[in-house]
Amino acid sequence: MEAASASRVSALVLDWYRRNARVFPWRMGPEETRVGLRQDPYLVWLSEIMLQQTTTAHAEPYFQRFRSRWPTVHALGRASWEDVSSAWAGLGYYSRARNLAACARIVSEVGGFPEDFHALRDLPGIGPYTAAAIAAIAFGRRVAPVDGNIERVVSRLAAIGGEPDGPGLRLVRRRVESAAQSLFDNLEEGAPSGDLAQGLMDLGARICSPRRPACSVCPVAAECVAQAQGRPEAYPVKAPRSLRPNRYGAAFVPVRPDGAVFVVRRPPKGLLGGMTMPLTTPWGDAPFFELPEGAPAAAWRRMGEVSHVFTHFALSLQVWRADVGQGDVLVEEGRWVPQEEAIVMLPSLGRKILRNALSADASPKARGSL
DNA sequence: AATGCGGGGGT
DNA sequence: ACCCCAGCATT
Repeated sequence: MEAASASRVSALVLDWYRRNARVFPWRMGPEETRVGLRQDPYLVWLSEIMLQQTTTAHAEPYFQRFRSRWPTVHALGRASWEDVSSAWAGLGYYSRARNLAACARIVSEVGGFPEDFHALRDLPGIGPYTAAAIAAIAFGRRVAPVDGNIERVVSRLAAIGGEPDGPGLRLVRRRVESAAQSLFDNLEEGAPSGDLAQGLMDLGARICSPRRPACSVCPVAAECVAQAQGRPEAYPVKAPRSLRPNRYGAAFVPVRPDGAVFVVRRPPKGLLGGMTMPLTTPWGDAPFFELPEGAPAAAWRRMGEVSHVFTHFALSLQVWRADVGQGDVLVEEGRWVPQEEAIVMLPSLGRKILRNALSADASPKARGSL
């Protein structure tokens, strides 16, 4: 983007943001940044990790709980994986929780967050976007954090990637990043970099939306090439999406007379890595109806079926329950947990399984076919 | 450069 | 049914 245009856009977005900023618990308002205040890097980091591919509404209650339970990076650095994974359960992308804990330990050890983009980028769970966001918002560095919002805003402003038979996605992405960076390079002297970043994100979230952008009320519509073309929704260009296959499996929920349920810890990497879950079979490509091989010896009753959609496949699980004796041992690795504790520490799929297994009316009728 | 990785809400 | 969301790590 040309310097003159970039300079106008930066100023307009900043002005718009000062009157229209969204309010979030992790954010410092524009009236505060105006007098030179900056948000706590720990809270910026914590929120940015939670917000990776996650809506603000979904992340917000998690952020509040983490902040009150672990007010500093040092407190979080001392937390057990048991506690962190339980607090993260339901938020998804659980490698984030593992990296969060690892990053907190490192940062606590060295005494605080580095202020440099590259040093931030080298920490676990912090990629180019998050490093730039922390550098800009917490430390005032003039580096562009190109998230989905800013990619959309900038690609429309400069009409990058719209031409049919144009450059590949890789090059398009580089052009978008370059244009975004030019907005920060041409930001007025002394203006808060973090406010420009958050202003561009708010603009993308509230005005420059994916489907029906509200160009009539957009503060930078006059600078927007896509708007001039009359087809803002044509940007940004997206890679074609692959289809989502169905997979099938079974889950086993042993229940003790005292009401405790049996759960296991999943392997540290991969799907739901490191999370507590009910026992399940591996999943396969075809549905089945009988009790699968590998179920621990017990009097299993088939309850219902739960469905869950992951990023790259859809899963449906038959749920089996067995009411076992108080002293029975099922498999070596695993433990008994009271139902009400289990339900909060499990990821969403685990909660669905548990709810189904424990539902009062799960009975013969729930044994329907697939 | 492609793939794996959650979950929920909007349309 | 499809889209998208303050993306990152691994291959």
